[in-house]
Amino acid sequence: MQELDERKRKILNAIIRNYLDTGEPVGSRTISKYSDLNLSSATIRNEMSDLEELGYILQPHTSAGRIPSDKGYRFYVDNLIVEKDREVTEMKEFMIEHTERVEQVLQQMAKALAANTNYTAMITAPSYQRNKVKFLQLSQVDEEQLLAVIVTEGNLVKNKMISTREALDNETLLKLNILLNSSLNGLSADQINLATIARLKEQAGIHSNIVSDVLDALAGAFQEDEELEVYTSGTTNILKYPELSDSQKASELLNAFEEKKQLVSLVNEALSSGEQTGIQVYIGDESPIQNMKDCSVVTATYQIGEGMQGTIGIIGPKRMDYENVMDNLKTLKSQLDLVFQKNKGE
Amino acid sequence: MQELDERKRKILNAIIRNYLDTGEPVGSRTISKYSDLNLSSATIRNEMSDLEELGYILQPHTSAGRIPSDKGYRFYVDNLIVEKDREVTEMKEFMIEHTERVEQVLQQMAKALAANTNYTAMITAPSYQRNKVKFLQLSQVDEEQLLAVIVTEGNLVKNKMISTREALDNETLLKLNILLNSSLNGLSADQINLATIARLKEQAGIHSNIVSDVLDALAGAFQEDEELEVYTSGTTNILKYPELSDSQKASELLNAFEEKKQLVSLVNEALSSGEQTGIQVYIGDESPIQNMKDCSVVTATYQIGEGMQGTIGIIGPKRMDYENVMDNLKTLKSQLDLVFQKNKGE
DNA sequence: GTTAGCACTCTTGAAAGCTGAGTGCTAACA
DNA sequence: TGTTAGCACTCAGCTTTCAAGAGTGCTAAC
Repeated sequence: MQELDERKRKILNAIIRNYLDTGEPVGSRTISKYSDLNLSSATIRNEMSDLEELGYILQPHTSAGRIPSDKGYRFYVDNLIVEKDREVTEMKEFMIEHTERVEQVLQQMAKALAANTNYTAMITAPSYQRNKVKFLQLSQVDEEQLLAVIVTEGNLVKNKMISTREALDNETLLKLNILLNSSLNGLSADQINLATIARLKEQAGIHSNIVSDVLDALAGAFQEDEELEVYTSGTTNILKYPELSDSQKASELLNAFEEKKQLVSLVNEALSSGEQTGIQVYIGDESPIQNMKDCSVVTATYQIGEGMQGTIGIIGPKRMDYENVMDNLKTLKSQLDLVFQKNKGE
Repeated sequence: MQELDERKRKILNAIIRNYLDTGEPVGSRTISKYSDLNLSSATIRNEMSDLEELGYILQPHTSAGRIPSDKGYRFYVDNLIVEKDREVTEMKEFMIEHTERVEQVLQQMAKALAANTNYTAMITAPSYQRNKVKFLQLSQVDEEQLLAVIVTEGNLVKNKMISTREALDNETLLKLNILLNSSLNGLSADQINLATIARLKEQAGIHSNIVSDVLDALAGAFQEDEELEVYTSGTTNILKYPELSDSQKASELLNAFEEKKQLVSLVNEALSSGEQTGIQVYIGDESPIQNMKDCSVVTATYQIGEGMQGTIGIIGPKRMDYENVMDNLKTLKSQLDLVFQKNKGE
């Protein structure tokens, strides 16, 4: 049995769509004229009264129109949006030649997304944790400094300086390089366990302390960035929506965007949520970030084979254009998959 | 001869200090009570009338108190601030152990600065342009990809992937590495001219196209980032100051912060301005960025020997606490000098 | 079940009035 | 001649009032 009959659904749909457009409470008369139901405003009023009782819409104050409640939005997102199977288009012009520079691609993407939707876009670099090491090299930069360079499957490059007590001779360096490469190649960060490390150290002999340093550096390189690598764009777009732009809320939100750490919880939530291929919608209080209780957040997860994945998110007012946003995310997601696929070098 | 006698200076000083505190126009009566001049409000009024005529202060509207004009601020900054010779203190707690990760140090610094001052802080990575190449290495990552790693004097590391048609054998690679290192070592980006390039290519023989690629990559690496490497923090602090927080202005400013490109002109201005060791103050219209005509910007330039330098900036309302800001910048500047000095490896 | 009509409520914006802070001017004072 | 007291005047900003408009709920008729 359905809680809402056909007519109620139509009316709810009309209310929400109208509210998405205008941001103003919508009255019975508007619906009566706007929709194709051919009902008088009085009838609509009765239905609206029912819908309110059921919790789908609410009145900001007596004798104002109605606005959708969180439950209303939820119903809309789940049931009323027509899935468009839009082909991958647009945004192609934003695709970049220099796919080597991951940060730039991502920043660019975020920008395009923000511009396209008029909301705030965020996008995280693919998680390195599960990414596999493909190439590793130690070089003597000067007397007291080694440089470790690590290249992973997706052609992501990390580097780290290591201070040493004294310079190593060429031969030792070569040996270490071979050792490291042969031992670590193909492993992901969370696959490098104590056993591997012990074996590695043993083989390194008197240079085991250097191996230690390298591993530390490696762990550090993988981890340190994890926090920072969130790209945002269009943060100021929220100022365009009166319901978010009062000093108090705007400030909190913008802060959350600046302190990218806060966004990480969003990402984690998205990554851990069951349906990994799909698109996640958080309405109001559903969001894992408290500051965003007046917003809606839509996230998508993109993948680069082998469990390496990142998150794209759009943050906007609750009355965001969910259809458009979800569409955009979907196409971007597939594009990202493509880019990294191609880049993966086959 | 001085335009302002002692008493006028004192009064102007009192007006400005008061206004910095409150942000409200300040009246004659306030000054009469507040200052140690022991003059009646009427006398102050006469003096204020003079000061207004001279252009140091102005009335937002008849029968409001006076506020400082840009000229007033300028006079204040140039003449009325007492230079404190504060020793390098505070902020030390913010100094970081992992000095290898430049971005993090800078980001951290910006954060500390913003927190300390309650304004917006920006800080740029040292300019790579004049930085000298110290170490350079090509590695074969897989069949079709070379990785170029470049380390500069300040131990800043850049890397770039280069696609090749086919893999190079070890010997060739070694030769190329030696060639590149011996040719480019000690040169800064703007010292690598056509002659150098021609010579290099000649020596590379049949692999001249790879040299081309490397040089392109090198130029790219130096340049591409130039745009991005501006770190900001406390952008939302501007919302704390009513004179900047109305939707229109706030939006423009925040945009400027997000589009870090705009900030580059600020940096360039600061770098090119004559007095390189000192601190630069731009009041209102003096700022090179149009959007910031309602703000003041204070910048400092830090150096890492050999002409390599970066910029720190604070952006706030015109009524910012110049003394505190300049102080902060001064200490930070010296700290940065220290950090990079130490890191330079001697 | 649907519609028309009506009384009622409540936001919003404009207009009007009041208040307080601050000024400029004049006249008295040292 | 410089300083002060006093007074009338101005004006931003707050508060109050008022009218208009939008929307609702209810009742009665279709």
